[in-house]
Amino acid sequence: MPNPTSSPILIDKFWESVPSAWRQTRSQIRRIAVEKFQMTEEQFQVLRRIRKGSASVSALAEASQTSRSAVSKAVDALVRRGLVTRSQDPRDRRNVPLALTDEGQRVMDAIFVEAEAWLSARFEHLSPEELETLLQGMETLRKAFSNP
Amino acid sequence: MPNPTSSPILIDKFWESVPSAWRQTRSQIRRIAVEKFQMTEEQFQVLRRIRKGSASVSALAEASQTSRSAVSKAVDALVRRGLVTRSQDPRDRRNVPLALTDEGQRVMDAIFVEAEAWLSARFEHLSPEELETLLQGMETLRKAFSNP
DNA sequence: TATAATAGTTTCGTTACTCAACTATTCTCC
DNA sequence: GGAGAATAGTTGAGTAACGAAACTATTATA
Repeated sequence: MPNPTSSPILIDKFWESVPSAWRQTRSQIRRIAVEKFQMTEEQFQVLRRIRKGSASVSALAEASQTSRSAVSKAVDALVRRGLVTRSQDPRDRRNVPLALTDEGQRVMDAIFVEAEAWLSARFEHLSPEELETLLQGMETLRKAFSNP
Repeated sequence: MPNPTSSPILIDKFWESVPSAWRQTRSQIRRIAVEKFQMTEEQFQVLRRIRKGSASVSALAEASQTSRSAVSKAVDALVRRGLVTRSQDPRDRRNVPLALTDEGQRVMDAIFVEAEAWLSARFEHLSPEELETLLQGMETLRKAFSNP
């Protein structure tokens, strides 16, 4: 059952929190990834997801809610830099399974430590209760925006 | 006091929720604002904030966590389209107070109805408890990312 | 009064996309 | 088995969304 009365407040909170949080984070990832590892934020996201197990252009696009062509280009750059490999699926040759190289793994670990440190700093002055609230809120946000 | 144990999970949830939610929303705003009102998402955000009371380039940049140059360009486009006016502050002529024109107000109302409807649709299959969780989580997110 | 700080703009460049068209493969169903 | 529909991925062209640095104009400060 819809809950119309809460929507305007909720929507306002959404506008006031999500875009700003994301802009700041992306900007920081750019600083780390671009300056230290000559990599764009989009490429970082692709690496991150491959490490988590997503292993095709379509799966990455679906997970990141972006277009296949954007992912394809990011993957291409990563392959050219030797961080990701494309292989073949003998069962369906349309599929192009992706995997991190050792170098890709190493770079990813290094970036992730820095990104995690920065995000942790955002969260470290929150109380345990607030951290719990945030955790649950983000899970609900994910649910609300996961396509059925 | 920092709470290091919860961080990796929290950070993972952040990555899985915020970027995707924001990309979907921005993409939708683009569809509405660009196709129906010939306006970019950035311009929409500027209009939205002016309507809420932010009335200078610097205030807008601060509120949106973006650069003054980006805001300046968006404002310029809105002024050229007759949706926003620049005026003068006789007390400090460096300030350029901004305001919506009647047309700007009208366009903003129209866009907002559509944007709100789309966001509401995302939220409408959540339970009242989940809506509350989400509201509190977003407030905490805002707090975590508001610069001290 | 020098100079520091602030508000805003402009220029130039890069990143982050999107859309449409394309190839290559596999599925479907008659 | 063959014609089309569907799927995976790529490519090209174009635009939106930024950011850094240099600039003007104005006001504060020492």
